[in-house]
Amino acid sequence: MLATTSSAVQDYLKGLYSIGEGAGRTEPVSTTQISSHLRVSAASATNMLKKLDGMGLVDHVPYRGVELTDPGRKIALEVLRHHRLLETYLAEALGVPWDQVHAEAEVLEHHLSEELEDRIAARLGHPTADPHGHPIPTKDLASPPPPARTLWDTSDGDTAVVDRVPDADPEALRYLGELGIVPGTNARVTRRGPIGGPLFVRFDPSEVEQAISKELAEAIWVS
Amino acid sequence: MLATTSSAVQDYLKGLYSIGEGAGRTEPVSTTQISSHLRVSAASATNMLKKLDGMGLVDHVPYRGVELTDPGRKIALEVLRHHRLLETYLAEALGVPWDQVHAEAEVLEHHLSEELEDRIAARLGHPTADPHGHPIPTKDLASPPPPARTLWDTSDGDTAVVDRVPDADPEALRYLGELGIVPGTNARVTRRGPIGGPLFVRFDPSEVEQAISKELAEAIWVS
DNA sequence: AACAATCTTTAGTCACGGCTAAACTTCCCC
DNA sequence: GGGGAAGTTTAGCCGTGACTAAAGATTGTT
Repeated sequence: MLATTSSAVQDYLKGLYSIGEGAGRTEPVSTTQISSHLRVSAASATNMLKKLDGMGLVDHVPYRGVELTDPGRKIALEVLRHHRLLETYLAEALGVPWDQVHAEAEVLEHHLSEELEDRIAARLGHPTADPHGHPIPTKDLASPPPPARTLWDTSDGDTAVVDRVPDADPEALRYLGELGIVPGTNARVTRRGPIGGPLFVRFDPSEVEQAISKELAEAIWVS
Repeated sequence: MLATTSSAVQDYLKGLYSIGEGAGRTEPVSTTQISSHLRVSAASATNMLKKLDGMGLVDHVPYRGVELTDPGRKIALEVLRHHRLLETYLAEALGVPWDQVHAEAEVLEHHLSEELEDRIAARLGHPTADPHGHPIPTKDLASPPPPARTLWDTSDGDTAVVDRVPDADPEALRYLGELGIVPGTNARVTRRGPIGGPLFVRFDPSEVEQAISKELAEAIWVS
């Protein structure tokens, strides 16, 4: 199934899942959204979406956006499973820093055999989340639970547990790492600056108040 | 350097090395040889060889064959280093059977970053040979020593140590594995059948005489 | 030395997945 | 309800690396 699809097809399906259902959305994804996510032109995206529709992997209604079909979602989840297993494996078995595992996994995910996937999962004890807190789809490729709310969506005074941090930006990850902000960290929101200003948060165990930009706060999922 | 070349280019360079210098040959490789090694048409090979010549990676003289240049050889050796490090890592760290590591490495070799290459080499203690006995090019990409002679080239009564077994054929590898024939095994050639007939060999520690076909004996290197 | 067999290259095609430029929808605002 | 901005698709192109068919070079044999 996966083996019969190209890297490009896998990237589109994974991207559609990640910015659609995977982010808790229900509406279709637009051509512009997927094209800018994958950093290709809108025309290229249209082309590929038409092709994916023909393959039965998405439903694409011209001018109206695109949604994954069941087969398309399975492939997206399998690629995501590869990606997150690899991130976890690279971090645990080879000591790759958590800000670098994403880039490595991004390439290798397309070339991991079923056999190796199974061996890696077993070696890790079948983990359920990657180093950034993102859920690893299970072998049966059921849809993992969507995230609840972002750090930005909290109210002043709230206490929350960090669930997931963004995985793709090494600089942000190094910053978070220095602050000790990893999945599982407790956070207390103290106050926020004016319009779009930074959020001030106290993270355990440190008692120091940290300023988190709106962009970053919107990319950190909490519960 | 490696990162700027496609998988196809890497496969041609690796193939040229493997069937040329790497097998102890000195003459140029012919178009037919590389095309059948890579299982592409001769016309496709001509095309690619012309392109590689233009890139300065090979010297291709029409109708006369092709040889690696220094830059081309470096790339070939880097791919080979990736391949053999991966084979070794998959076998040791993930327990992949020795008849399967080649196929996995064949794909992953093109997608291994410098960073991961270094981490894997360090984790393995900088090994000098893969599970099949093939030398792993060092980080500086110096040409490893060519093999000496094959099992077929021995005389009756000779004693030899198995150095390298062929890596690509799972069936042959499972057969050799059952017989306990791995790099380092001592072999005593007892006799051989008529014209192209099988070779009869006793391998330590077993005292049983085994029949080895000419094809297989020519693919086993000894010293 | 000429011919046939074999090897190699040239010519032309295809699928893939990008691109730009231009045309067409949709949507929002007046 | 008309017009313009934003979004989307169509048309046509490019590079990569395969392919087949046909033409050209080389080599061995007589």
